[in-house]
Amino acid sequence: MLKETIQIITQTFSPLSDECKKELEQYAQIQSFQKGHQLVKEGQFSDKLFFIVEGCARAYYLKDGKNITDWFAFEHDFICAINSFFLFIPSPHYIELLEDSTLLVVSREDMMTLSDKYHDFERLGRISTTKTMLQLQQRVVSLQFESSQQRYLNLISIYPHIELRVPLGDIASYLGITQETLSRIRASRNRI
Amino acid sequence: MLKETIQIITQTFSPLSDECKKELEQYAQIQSFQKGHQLVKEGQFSDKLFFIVEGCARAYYLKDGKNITDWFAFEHDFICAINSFFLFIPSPHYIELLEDSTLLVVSREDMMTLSDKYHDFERLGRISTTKTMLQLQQRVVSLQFESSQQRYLNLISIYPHIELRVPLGDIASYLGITQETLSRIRASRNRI
DNA sequence: CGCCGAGTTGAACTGAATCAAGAAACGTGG
DNA sequence: CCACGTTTCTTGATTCAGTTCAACTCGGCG
Repeated sequence: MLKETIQIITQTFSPLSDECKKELEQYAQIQSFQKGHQLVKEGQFSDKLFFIVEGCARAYYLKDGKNITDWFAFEHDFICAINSFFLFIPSPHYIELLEDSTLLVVSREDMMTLSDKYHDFERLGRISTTKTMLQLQQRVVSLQFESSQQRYLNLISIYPHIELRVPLGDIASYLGITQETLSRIRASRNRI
Repeated sequence: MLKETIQIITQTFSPLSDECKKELEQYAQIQSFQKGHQLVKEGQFSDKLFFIVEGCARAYYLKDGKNITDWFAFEHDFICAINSFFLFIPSPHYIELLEDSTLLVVSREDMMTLSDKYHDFERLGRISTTKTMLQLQQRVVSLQFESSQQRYLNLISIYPHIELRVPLGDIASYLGITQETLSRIRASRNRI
């Protein structure tokens, strides 16, 4: 499973030499957890990068006691406590599993070692970061001046099955709206 | 000026070997333009990355005839037509100079050559992309559930002098609000 | 069965948009 | 250096999308 997963990663992002792949196999681990498990809690220093083999997860933070989803990850997506991982600070985010999931886990330290040693791996990092940057840029555009309905339609065009896998309230906060508003948007769509 | 600028870049992001620096000097150019000059227009394929030596610029797009700022760049920031540059598609963005400016310009092709040849340069790319990703993530959080006043305060804490250099309407659309609302926020602050 | 979390619906409220008008600042040419 | 038009900014009145608060429905499950 580890080898297959690394294969998927290299195919999706950028190829790695056999040598580099072999070394990555040494460092990476496959782990499974149940739905509801918290991979990261607020305040922790998290130095782990997760790649979803099977299942899904979300990153969220608390604002005025409310639970705000910041990021979803499904099969073949990366997820990490972005601020903690890259800035070495306590995480403002929680990361929790929305389903029983299987993950590939690598530590920042091991990634740094691989990045130093292999130009290949550095490139994989650059390319996956670039993809994430482009996704975030799209989200900014969406949050800037689209109506909540447009943002919702956007999201389900990117993740058509998200409603079957993720609670309504989590989707709502990701879109920057309340659960009630999302429920009404959905209702008005079903009427058409 | 070229050498000094490259020096600034390596100090800000990640060091480069002398050899790599020398080759970058071959490819990069310093160019100056007047305020109002459009570096990129909507629909163009833009394969240039710009680094602001002196001056400032903004990226914007048109939505329903309205002008929406997506990105500001000041001294020592990068700016490019992000979608066109990374996805090889016609740019939805314009990029215009807000002041008379001096820029360092590199083409994507030359950057690819350097990335292939120098591990150093690949790393510089990864690190600068990571910084941009983190900035965008902060902006998403800001747009998701902060009030327009909080977003404004955020912005001026990051760029204290932005109001002296950038028209109000451009700042407003960057924050996802109208010019009128921003004017009122400012007025209410001055009253306190 | 009754509880519980997730989703829905309703009514009142509010922050920000819109529309409209005017004031201030800015640049350009006489 | 002033007069002019243009762009930028402010202020007011009205409207509207989305929030808030509260009650209710539904399906699952001990």
